[in-house]
Amino acid sequence: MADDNRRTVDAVRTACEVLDVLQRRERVGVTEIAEEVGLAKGAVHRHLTTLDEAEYVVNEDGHYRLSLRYLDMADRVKEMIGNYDVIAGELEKLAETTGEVAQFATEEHGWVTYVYKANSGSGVQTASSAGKREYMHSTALGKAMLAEMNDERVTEILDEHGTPPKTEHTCTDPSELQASLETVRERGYSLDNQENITGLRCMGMPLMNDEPRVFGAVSISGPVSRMTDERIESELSEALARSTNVIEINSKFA
Amino acid sequence: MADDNRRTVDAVRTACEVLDVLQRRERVGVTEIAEEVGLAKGAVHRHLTTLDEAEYVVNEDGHYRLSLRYLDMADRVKEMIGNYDVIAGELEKLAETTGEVAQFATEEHGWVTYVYKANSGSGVQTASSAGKREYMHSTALGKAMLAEMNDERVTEILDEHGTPPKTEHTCTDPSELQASLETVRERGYSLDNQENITGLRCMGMPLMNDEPRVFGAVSISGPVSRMTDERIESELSEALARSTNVIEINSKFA
DNA sequence: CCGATTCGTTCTCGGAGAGAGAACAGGGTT
DNA sequence: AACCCTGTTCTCTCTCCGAGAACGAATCGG
Repeated sequence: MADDNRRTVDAVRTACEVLDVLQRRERVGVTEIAEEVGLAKGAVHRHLTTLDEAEYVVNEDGHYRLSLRYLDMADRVKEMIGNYDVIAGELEKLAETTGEVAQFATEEHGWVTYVYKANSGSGVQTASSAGKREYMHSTALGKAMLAEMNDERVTEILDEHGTPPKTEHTCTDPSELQASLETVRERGYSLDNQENITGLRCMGMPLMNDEPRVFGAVSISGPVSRMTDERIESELSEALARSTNVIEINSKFA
Repeated sequence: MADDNRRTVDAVRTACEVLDVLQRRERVGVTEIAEEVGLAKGAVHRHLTTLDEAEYVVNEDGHYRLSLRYLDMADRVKEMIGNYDVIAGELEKLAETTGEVAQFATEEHGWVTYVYKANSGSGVQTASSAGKREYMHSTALGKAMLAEMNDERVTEILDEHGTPPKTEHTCTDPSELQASLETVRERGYSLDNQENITGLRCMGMPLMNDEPRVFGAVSISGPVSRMTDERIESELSEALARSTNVIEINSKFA
């Protein structure tokens, strides 16, 4: 805390921690928050009144909760993605033709950040995982993006968040992981063999803009039984390539 | 600014202003933000680095934007509403049977805050207005909720945000407005006769929990041509009453 | 190819304001 | 009625936030 507090605003940092608590627990009191962030009750109270006046939180007879303004903010964020509708449409098509789950994600702060999920069968987005974060080393989406980043950034990410074993198949060795990215580049897609969730096999492809820089990735995932090598190498890789291509062309990113 | 800066955290307030800018403009530079909030460039930079580390904003080669984390936060907020699915389902039904637009909103910080909008015809939520805010004095939803609040709170709200004329039909006189709320209470629903948007007529009903306290309102809106007095008094008020009833029963609010 | 401009980032320093902790106020409960 | 919880306010000291200037890296135009 003493190392780089001259480069950041301490009060803002704690305000963010307060918001973090409000995300986990809904309708929390001052005392509880104060305990959780390890601050004086009075100090937390000032933070909350400030956030209340700024309309980021709401005070309901003493207890606090996140404001509904975040619904609006989420819409703004979606608009920022630019070609959100193109991506959504393409993923739905992808999910329907393959009969598997198709997803789009971006890298943020060294995490795979899910943005859109299309389930086969229904056109509706079930159990919306938008905004959820996951490790990069254990997912096809993550490895697809890592493969297109420079080595420094890759190592930076890997040792910022570590490479914990999500399942018994997770590759936890950074250098081995690093090496496997070469294969991904040659082949054009990444694979996740039950490395993040047992029973789930997943393939991912990076999305590039004209810089060229990776701005996200698309994946197809399904149970190991259906995701055979043969199917991945022909049908699925072709479908995935076609979709990423459409998205890249319509991309106004950066 | 000097009056109550002892009750709020100044640094947090400015951080919120920075976030406000990021909502209006996407991908902004430090200098531009600094000008907009009227702060030194260096100071804004510190705020942004702090928000970046807290993962609330993202730094893309110098320029900043909101993080995708807000997508997740929006989901949390929806979960907090508790009976979101019940409300959504009921509104869709309401929209379908009446052929008009049905909406649900809550009061926050003295604003009508839209949460769910159901369009007739399609089951999809078009042009999602979730989280958007509107004046209370000029909308049926707002007046429905005001009618169930105590007088002090009503006057507080009315002179906090004022009662500007949104159209030529808007009632801009606080005491006149206050008086009209009595009619709303007797009748059971509020009316907006092109007071917020010209050509749009709207009726609203408050939602009460068992305290009893108002926790939101439901509205039906459509063009003046279709929203006749006769239809409002019979068909629509009945449909609305039935829907609010269902929502109130399934309400786990407070 | 190079000077000038403009950006983001870092530095330094003084004055303001954030946080610790105690005191206050109000509601429930025993 | 005395207690024990809340949330809220107060006071004071030492920290740390913000103004402003300086730095370094890009971009642009001649």
